[in-house]
Amino acid sequence: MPEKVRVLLADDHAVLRSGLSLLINNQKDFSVVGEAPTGIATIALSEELAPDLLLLDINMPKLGGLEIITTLKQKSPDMKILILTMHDEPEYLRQALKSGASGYILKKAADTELLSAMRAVINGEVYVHSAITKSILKDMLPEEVGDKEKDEWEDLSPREKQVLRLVALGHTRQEIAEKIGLSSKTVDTYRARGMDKLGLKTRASLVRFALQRHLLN
Amino acid sequence: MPEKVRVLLADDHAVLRSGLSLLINNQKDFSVVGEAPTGIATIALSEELAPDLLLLDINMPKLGGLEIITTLKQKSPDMKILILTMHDEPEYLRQALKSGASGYILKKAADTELLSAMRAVINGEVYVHSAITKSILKDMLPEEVGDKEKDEWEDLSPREKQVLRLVALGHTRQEIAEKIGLSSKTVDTYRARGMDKLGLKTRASLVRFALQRHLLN
DNA sequence: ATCTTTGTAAGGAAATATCCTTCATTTGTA
DNA sequence: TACAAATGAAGGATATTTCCTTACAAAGAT
Repeated sequence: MPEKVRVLLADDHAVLRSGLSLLINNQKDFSVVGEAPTGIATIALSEELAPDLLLLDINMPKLGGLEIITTLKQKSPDMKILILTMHDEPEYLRQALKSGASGYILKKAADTELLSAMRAVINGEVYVHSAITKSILKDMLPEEVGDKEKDEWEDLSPREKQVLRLVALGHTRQEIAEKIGLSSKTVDTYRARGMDKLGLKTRASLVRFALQRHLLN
Repeated sequence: MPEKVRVLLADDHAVLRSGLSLLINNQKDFSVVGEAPTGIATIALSEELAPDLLLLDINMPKLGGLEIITTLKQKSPDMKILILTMHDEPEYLRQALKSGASGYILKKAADTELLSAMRAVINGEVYVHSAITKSILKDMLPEEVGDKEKDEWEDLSPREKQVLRLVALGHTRQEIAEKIGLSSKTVDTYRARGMDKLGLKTRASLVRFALQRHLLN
């Protein structure tokens, strides 16, 4: 049989490490080669043991997870990193992947899920727990969130929407006037009315508003 | 046994409809109650047959898919809609979900996947094909795409990046000056230098640039 | 039948932004 | 060491935007 995948566990909870260790060593294709309780230990052991896969909890004391990933990837670029965490916030995911992690799975996941995530990552795939995928998708779903505020936008007249969108995209009143074939004074008016309806005072706050609602693009 | 889930197939390819029909009728929990080759037929049959689930291809001639979803959801709000399409572009996904679809699966998916997507949607979940989930995630991954042009941005000095980003977010030079603690004249300078390096002349083109590269947020 | 919203447009003062140039340090690099 | 790039800043003329107000016709709502 081929050599087993060498795994390093990094988590500050000893109990969890033991449990995972048992689970993983029980597989025919994995073996735990080390355990690290802190960020510093994780970096040290990664270099010492050169594991194929690191199971990393990003809530360890000292040198919190996110910055650590960058460091680890620099020192051990071939080691795959699978984040194992309680946080199902898309922002963590984003940053983790951006920093170089190859997978992101939640602690509430089932054993079998963890194992298939580990296998996926080892095979060069990017694995993301479905629960968090869903929370990313949520941005795309109707209703669910942001009702009263979405209505605010829908309360605008077509012209107001059109003009505000162009303003948010960085166009000047004159560019807009040309683009939609009206006087720039008229553009002024729509802009002012729209901003007023939305309760916004600055262009920056309008841009924030538009980005949140995916009105650009 | 409970009643079967009543399915309406909407796709302009007769062959595909036949194939799907066979596959679906072969399941113990589904039965195809109708087939529609056009958007108009889809609307008519949805009202007439009141199916539980609509399998919809968004490339049908006449009344193309996306607008049709809104109409369907208005007339038959309880009917679930699963989009079945060739297009794995995130933008289609976004619009489809926004319009009221409950799922999005690609034609290249395996039979079993289609069926589990159908079951998920019927159970009130939102199903999205993993291939397209990946292409959404791609935005979050490092490197991969956009090399030569990303370099353009990376050629900027830190200050230039910082200022241009804030400009793209709609801030005025003065807001920026305060925010980063420099004179607004200095902000002017960085803005001008940065724009010059990127070969951009207008704020709108800067915003376009930034949006494409996901520099905002 | 009246009130509100929408579309369109303008005047004019005050605030801002833009453009182009120049300059002095500091730091990195050939 | 010398040259290039980055940082920080300013002057000043001109161009634009912003703000506030006013106006009027058509459409929709009450």
